[in-house]
Amino acid sequence: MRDRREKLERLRAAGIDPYSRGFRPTQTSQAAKALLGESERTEPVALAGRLMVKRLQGGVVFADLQDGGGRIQLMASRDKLGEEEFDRFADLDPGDIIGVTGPIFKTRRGEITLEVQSFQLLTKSLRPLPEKWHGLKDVEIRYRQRYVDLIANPAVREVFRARTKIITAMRGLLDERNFLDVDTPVLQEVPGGGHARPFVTHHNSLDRDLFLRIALELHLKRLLVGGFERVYEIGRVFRNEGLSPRHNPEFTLLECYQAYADYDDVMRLVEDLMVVSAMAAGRPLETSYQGEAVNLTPPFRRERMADLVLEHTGRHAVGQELNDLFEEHVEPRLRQPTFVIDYPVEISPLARPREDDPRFVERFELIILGREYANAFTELTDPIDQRARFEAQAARRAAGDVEAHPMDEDFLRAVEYGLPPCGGLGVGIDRLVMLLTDQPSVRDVILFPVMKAES
RNA sequence: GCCGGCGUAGCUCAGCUUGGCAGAGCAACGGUCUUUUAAACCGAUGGUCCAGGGUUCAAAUCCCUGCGCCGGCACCA
Repeated sequence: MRDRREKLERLRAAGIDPYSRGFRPTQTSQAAKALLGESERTEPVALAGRLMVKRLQGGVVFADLQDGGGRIQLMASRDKLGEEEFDRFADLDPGDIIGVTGPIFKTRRGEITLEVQSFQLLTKSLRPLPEKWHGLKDVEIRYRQRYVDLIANPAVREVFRARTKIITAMRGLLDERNFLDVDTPVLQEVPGGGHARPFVTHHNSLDRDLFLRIALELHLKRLLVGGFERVYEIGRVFRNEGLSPRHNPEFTLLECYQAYADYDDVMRLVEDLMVVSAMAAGRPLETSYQGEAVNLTPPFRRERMADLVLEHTGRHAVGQELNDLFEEHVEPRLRQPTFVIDYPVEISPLARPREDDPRFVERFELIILGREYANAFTELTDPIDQRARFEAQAARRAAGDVEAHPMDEDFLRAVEYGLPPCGGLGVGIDRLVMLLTDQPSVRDVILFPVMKAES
């Protein structure tokens, strides 16, 4: 660093602006490489990017330029550039951002290369890059200083490109089916729609505590009351819980609600979403995650929770006990995509009861490799029942369950105006991206994961 | 929150078992080399061994405490 600071001052003294501007690349490195085709040499092109490695060979310097799309080799020779410019090029450091102009050709070894006719230092880098051969492995630096990770490990960029493609594909499918993409409040008076502890914050001029949302559900359903028949939101939610390879306190949730649909319709929607997501990520449906084979080809298996628990434990159970048995004995063993249907009403305060057996609700979760990827139900539309459910939750809260669903009078008022029959869905985007990009930790699919204060 | 592992140069890592001058490769620095590309050659550099305390003639190494990272448990998606 000290060396580079001195170099910076030398450059300034020589009249060179180490943070210059005005250079316009004419294309990306990828496009420039494609330009060559079968010809020997192209017209000069202008490229800009970060200098990665430098190989000096006497009167010739080879270097790799990395831009948003990839890398291309540069070659600068003393003969072509002249003594002064050549020395100045050779003096560049890995990490510097430069603009270069020159024709594309192929070296003796067959590497497509830009022959530097002129170049401009755009941004001087003061910090050394991680080593070129071993790269950057220290996960603490990779997560805390993602910018370095993205420079040093181009494969990481592909994970995040895939993430965006997956989200774009999901939006595309929902848009195509006339779902309206909406924004609902992040700061809420009543953090409902899920089973989790919220973050608390404070509004100064209102002098009132507010909560960061833990789910999107209650506001989206209010919009169905308002007459939007299909809505969705892909947004950040916040849950005040521990960290793990599968948990980040803020994560991205897709929720969508469709009037006049039920959970069978939603299962088909989930299958379609999985297919377009896998395609967007460039994964075949018969794929694998961390070495374990997974077949994402619909239709997915559908099983009642009570049947699965009976099959795996030999026990007939209902209510909380059924769910506990399911989570302990069944869920880890469900490896291929499975819709687990018909959850106990006690743990589903927002879902519609089955008409043939009101101890259960029309709810499903999609389980793959023992993990939950989607949670959905036919929504409860009866305001009297909804109030009773909230009151049951309030009783649990009074008994010490801090995650029990809070009473939400405004939501009840909305449902009293009339919520159309509907199906709703929630999908944890981060975990889906983990699956489809084969990443082991949620931190590998969140650009800036939550970390403790740097020591 | 609990349990376990880890923390050494800018990066990747040895050294710790069994205490005895702080090590290697790459990067950076000086020089050589005009088509190289898994790291050319020669030379000289480079350290709060995570932090603090303790044991000892002597601590990167042994002990204690704290911080951070990773994994597991708990909580949850």
